[in-house]
Amino acid sequence: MKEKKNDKYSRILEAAIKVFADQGFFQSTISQIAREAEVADGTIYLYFKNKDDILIQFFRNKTKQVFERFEEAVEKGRDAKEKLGNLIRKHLEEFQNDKNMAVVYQTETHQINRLAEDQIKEMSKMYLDLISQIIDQGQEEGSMRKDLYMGLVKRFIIGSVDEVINTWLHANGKYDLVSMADPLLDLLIRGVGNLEHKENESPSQVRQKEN
Amino acid sequence: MKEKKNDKYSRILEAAIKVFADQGFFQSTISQIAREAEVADGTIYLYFKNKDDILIQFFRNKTKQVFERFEEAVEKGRDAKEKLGNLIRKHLEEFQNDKNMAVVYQTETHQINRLAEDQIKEMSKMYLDLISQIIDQGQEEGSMRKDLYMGLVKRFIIGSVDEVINTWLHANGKYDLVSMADPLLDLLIRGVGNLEHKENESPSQVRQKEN
DNA sequence: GTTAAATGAATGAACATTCATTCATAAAAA
DNA sequence: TTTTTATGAATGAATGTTCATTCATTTAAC
Repeated sequence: MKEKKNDKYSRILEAAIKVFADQGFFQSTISQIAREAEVADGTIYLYFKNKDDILIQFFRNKTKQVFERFEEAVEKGRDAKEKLGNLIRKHLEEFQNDKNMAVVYQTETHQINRLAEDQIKEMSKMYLDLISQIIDQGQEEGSMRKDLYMGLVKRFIIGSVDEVINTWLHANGKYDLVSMADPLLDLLIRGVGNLEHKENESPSQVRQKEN
Repeated sequence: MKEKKNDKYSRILEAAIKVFADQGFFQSTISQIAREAEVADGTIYLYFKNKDDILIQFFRNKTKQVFERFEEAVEKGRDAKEKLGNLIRKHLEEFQNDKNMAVVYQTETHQINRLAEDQIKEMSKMYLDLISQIIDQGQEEGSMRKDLYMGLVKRFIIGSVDEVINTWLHANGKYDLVSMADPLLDLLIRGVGNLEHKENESPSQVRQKEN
């Protein structure tokens, strides 16, 4: 009984996510979702208050679960670098394994007036706290710079992970997303700069090239 | 005569951007835009084919102009680091100076089925090419690492700039966005890692903590 | 047989777009 | 110069369509 009820709830939610991913939330209709879930239009209102509520439930249940798995992944790392790597790898993994979720997540979180504002804020805080912890540990270990502005570091990390996912989505998921994890981690840790380079050598070197 | 015509076109476009920024594209109505622009509903159709066309014109005219100014800013830098700094600073500057544009831009570019797909792709390419050039120059100068995967470096840079802007927008533009440019540039060049740190010291340090 | 779940046609509100009409200005005629 | 005619920008009420949501009825479960 409860099983079956839950089954229909999930079926509708999954169908909605697929339709939202394909068409965008506002262009999706209840009829389309009902057809995709193979239920009648009215049935949807037995499980969800209204259309907005479907999106809110998506963030409250589905996405939040995914984010909780990020915590587990981080815990398995020993030093800060390993933890950051685990976080990024898990993030890419989960999003690669559920492309519809990834599309809806990326789209809706980048809106300004977000329907699921509270849920999104909560998840965002979860993620930001994970990063804080990791950076703190890295600084204690000595593996990470002490002169970091934490607020910015968080954006720096989230932003680049997000963009890697977006690019993959816009390429229709045609390559392996998870393989980006290690090169990205390397960039985050070491940056694009060359250590051996001394600031004031460059202008003359450039001039040499012109000869 | 032509002045006046152009004036009304701009007035409608600006009004639309404001309404889109406040409510999102699909929740905005022609009537709201007309009211904001102080014209009749029908007048809008003398200047734009339909609602979608307003968004397309926004990207075709307004946003594209902004991106062209990025090129000028980059040219003014001498070495690669200066150029990357100029790009980021200009980007933050322009978006800070036109918050409505920033909101619409950030929102629409993160959609999957984008109404202004062609325009967005064109701008994206412009930006990516700028970054390529800068990195190439940095590698020639010796100021940037040679072992960089260019496709990823682009995401790394765009993504973190984007996220810094998004965070600022979600904080209602309550602080100075441009002041983020230099710290962000530093992170992109040097990363979060500590140079002095030797990889294999850390595990024992961590274990010590457990005692 | 009673209760709960599911259905899908019906409802009505919202909204993009159209178009007949107005009106200020410009060109032509006097 | 004054009067008449033509133009086309601007208007906003009317239209037609698209949905979200409801609810009377049917079907299934126990």
